[in-house]
Amino acid sequence: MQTTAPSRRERPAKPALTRDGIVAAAVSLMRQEGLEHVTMRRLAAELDTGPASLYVYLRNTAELHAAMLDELIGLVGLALDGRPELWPDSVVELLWSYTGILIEHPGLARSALVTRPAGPNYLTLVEHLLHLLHLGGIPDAQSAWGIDVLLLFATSIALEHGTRRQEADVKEDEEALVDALRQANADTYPTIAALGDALVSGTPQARFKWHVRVMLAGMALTPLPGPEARQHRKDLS
Amino acid sequence: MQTTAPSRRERPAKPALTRDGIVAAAVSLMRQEGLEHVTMRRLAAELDTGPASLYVYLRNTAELHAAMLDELIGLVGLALDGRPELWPDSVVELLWSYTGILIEHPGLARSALVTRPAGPNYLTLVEHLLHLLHLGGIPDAQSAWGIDVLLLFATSIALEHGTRRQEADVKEDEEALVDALRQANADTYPTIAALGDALVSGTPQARFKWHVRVMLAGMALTPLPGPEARQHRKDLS
DNA sequence: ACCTGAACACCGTTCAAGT
DNA sequence: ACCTGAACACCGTTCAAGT
Repeated sequence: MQTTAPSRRERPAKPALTRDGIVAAAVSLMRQEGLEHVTMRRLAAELDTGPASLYVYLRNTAELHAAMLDELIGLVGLALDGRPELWPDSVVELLWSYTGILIEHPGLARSALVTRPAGPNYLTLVEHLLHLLHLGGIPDAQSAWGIDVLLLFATSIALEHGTRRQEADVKEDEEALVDALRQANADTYPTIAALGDALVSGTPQARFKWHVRVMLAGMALTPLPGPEARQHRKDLS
Repeated sequence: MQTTAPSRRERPAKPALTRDGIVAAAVSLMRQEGLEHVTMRRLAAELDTGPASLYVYLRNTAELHAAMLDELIGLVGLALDGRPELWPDSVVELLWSYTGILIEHPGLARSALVTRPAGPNYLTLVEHLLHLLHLGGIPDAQSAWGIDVLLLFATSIALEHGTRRQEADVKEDEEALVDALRQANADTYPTIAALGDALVSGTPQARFKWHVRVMLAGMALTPLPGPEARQHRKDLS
């Protein structure tokens, strides 16, 4: 009888820890149970180790989330549409699919707001967007500043929209605002009262599309301030 | 010797709990130690009681944060400038001071993104903004949809900017992105490489101001979609 | 080197029991 | 009614000690 390490066969061979393996396990756990269950402790348990082991590969939870997000971005289709004249629609589409990923995982949207993503897949997305703006004839300098709002908008819409959907109290919450707006005393809040339902009309998608078009239209025709305001961030406060 | 409840004099008379008192104590604790220390447990300890007591007045932490934010908004100066022709500057100023509050307390910005503020002071702010847009000749329907992006932008800039400032790893983080952008291989990311430093130029204020003007310009000239897209949110998905 | 058990210092929320 | 002690079910991160 051979005695070659039978203990190693009792379980389905615990794979060696690697950064990629950890991130993949995290994404898979998130798919099954939601990001709120992807804690360092839980993830470690899933990988059959203690929480401290993860810190060999990841500095903290923020770094884990950033890595997870970049992996998800890699899955979104970034194919450019063949018809350059439809560039505004392509921008809307690209941002909407990015938002879609984040809406499914609002916790990652929160991370993306706080820690700027800088993974390879995120850079590819930025590259595509800039390319589209360039096609659209938006001056390069204005694109450079404008890309920020577009991505910030996509991220925060996802955070807002996504977090709400999963919370139970949301309906009450939403209704509280709608009620507050409707009941707004016409003396105290005349403009709000005058606008009424217009403030809350429209589907999320219709609003999203309009908002992106607003930004594109504004970007195209708003020149940057003088060079003294354009100095590098580090030179000023 | 009188025996009128001497035990009540040993401490500086514990005040009765009220919702307003709790919120005021929370704001004061936040001023002293930052929002991250305003936990239900810690706040209860400050008020000389157990955590369960707070749940008599507040449903959860989200409700506490919303109440704290509305209190802070009440402190910002919302005086309208006398010169209506300067309305775009007034909008920038109003949003910038709102952002300022949130930058000091990024945790509240996060709450405001997730739970729409609906307090009286927030409504006053919205009223002022709508009034300015009306003065500026922006069609009412477009203001009604546009106000959302303006406030969302102000909130998310604060969240982004504020959270970063207080984190220690931020410099590395920021540099990681800047480096990633600069080192971006010109073959893989030609447009990013071509724009280079323009992507990260400018002070936060200069960028903020430009971004707001972009939105105002876009809002003024982008008509809403047809009425079928404007139905009330509840009627669709 | 690489890995990890155990500890440190906390959380939000609920509920049964008190006054 | 209003209030609360104690419990439930967790966290992220560090560090000394192991292999």
